[in-house]
Amino acid sequence: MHRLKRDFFENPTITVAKELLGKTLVFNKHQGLIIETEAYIGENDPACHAAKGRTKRTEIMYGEAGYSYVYLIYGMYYCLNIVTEEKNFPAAVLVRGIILNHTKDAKDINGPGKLCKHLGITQEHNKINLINSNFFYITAPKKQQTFSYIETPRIGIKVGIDKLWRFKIHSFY
DNA sequence: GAATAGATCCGC
DNA sequence: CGGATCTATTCA
Repeated sequence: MHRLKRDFFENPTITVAKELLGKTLVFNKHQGLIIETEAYIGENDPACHAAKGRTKRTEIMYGEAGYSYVYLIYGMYYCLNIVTEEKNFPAAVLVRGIILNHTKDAKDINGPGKLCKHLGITQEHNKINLINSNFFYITAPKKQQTFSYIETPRIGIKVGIDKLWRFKIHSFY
């Protein structure tokens, strides 16, 4: 296993979203294999939080790649994103689903709200540098399992549904 | 200050 | 399909 570095996240967001599939998310004592992601790209993406420009909330998306972006949605659920691309270009990948593998029985978690709840991710974990943090980062296995994935419109949004920017592992070979 | 919509989930 | 529940943003 080796930790993903800044340059991994500096690539185009769609590339990063696809490449994150099959990687391992590490948070405290939890480890999960990422199986589902979504891309939110720039001010021209109407579904992106940064679509209306730079605000206090979206500022992190304009920052350097490899930082976490955590926000509260619908008053109840946190969503975990990872900032991508170069500085001053607002983009991020939403992590929607993982397979927990820290327990003996692998457990699927589908949905960003449930994911954060299970891992214990909250507002406190916003703007964390995943490149340096010693408890919150992404790793890649030396030999990654091969799999097929599907592309679909993003979930839960009313705009930008013409874009197939959701990526999900379909099956392992 | 008030109104509103929102990258969700669960139960009916 | 609607309710829970709160915050960022917009409008007055």
